[in-house]
Amino acid sequence: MKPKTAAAQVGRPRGFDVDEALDRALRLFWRQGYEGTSLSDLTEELGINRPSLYAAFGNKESLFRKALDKYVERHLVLYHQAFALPTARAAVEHLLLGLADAQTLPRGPRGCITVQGALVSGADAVPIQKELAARRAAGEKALRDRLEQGQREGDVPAHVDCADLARYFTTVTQGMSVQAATGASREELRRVARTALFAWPA
Amino acid sequence: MKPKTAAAQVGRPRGFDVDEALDRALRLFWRQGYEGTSLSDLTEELGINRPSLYAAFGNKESLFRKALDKYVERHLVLYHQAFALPTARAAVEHLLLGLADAQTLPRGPRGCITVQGALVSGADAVPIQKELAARRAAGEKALRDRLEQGQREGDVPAHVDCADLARYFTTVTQGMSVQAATGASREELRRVARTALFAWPA
DNA sequence: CTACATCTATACCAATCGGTATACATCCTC
DNA sequence: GAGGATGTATACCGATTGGTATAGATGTAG
Repeated sequence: MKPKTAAAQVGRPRGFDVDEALDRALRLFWRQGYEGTSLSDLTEELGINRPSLYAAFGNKESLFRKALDKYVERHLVLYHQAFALPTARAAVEHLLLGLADAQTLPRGPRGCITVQGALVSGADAVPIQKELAARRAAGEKALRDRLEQGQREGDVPAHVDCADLARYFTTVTQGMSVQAATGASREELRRVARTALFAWPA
Repeated sequence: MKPKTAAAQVGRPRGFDVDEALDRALRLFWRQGYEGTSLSDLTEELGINRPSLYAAFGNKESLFRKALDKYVERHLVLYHQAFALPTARAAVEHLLLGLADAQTLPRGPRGCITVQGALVSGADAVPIQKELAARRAAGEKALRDRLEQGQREGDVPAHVDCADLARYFTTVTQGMSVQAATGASREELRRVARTALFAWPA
């Protein structure tokens, strides 16, 4: 077995780091949304020209999806950390505070790209719009599963509707994304998260 | 003083209802966002052609602002209703449930246009983006004022930070707007609102 | 009916959109 | 070094963007 990528050893080597370029694309889409980011924006920000971009990532939509994958993959760590905590309540607390931090990174765009990316759009971006909606729904579903686990384990009251509770906390995190875009600070977002936790069922 | 518009009685009369056209524009911007709505979308939806649109409303940005004004004006009714209730708690409950309804109108776009319109954007739409952020902030400020009134009147505990509480409930309503875009039903949004109210300070 | 003011319709504008053909540069294999 | 594979750079593509000039249609005022 060859050391790294066995193929692609023939021909002129790529003049840029694909992973770093994808990171830059992610941040641009995150900050300006899918429709608000043009190919010219991208090539300028990535420091490469159009044909290189298309050869490496396919078209704009495909590039966005790759960047989104990277974003989601990073957030999975937080979700796994949170859901591994002993109680559902602790999981939600960890998740909300962690998201407050993630949405106010010092040198990162504000909010969550699944909200900012394309909440609504013209006809062209409908596939992206739906993709993001599906990702948001997946996050809500994962939280619901963890709440139901807590219910089975007895740390969530039996009378609670876990779908409703998951939707509530998901709504708060999504609202935090809007607040981040409006300019709310990390500490303000964390206070929102803590206030939201007061609604935890008795 | 002349009865109504003294001018504009000379020349060919306008062939469309300005107010109805503005309504249609509002719904389109609401559904597709500012950047996602093109002039061709608008002229097709309004049933008028470009020069008529420009003569009546100015450019795209100006049209959006006029539509936004109309939207906000309508929502003021709900805010006034809510804030006139005897307690701050009742005001918030009325507001949240009212917004749940407003964001799931049977034949209307989902969510709130101040969130869907342009949460993020490319460089062109930055003025609109800021305008919408300012409107959201204004709504939060109005709620904060009502909470502080409640505090003075004794129905909100003295230890409560009204700015924090207003930010929390505003965050919930904004999250509801994202949920509406994701496909949440009116009843689901109302349950979110009621769950959020459990965080009301003791 | 004439004169004039306003609105409407078509056709157009430069700029930008996402995407690509073509030519050239740069690397590895032999 | 020669051959071939790959990446990069420029320049371009048709379509669409927001916005407008121009000419014709339709009304009121006199």
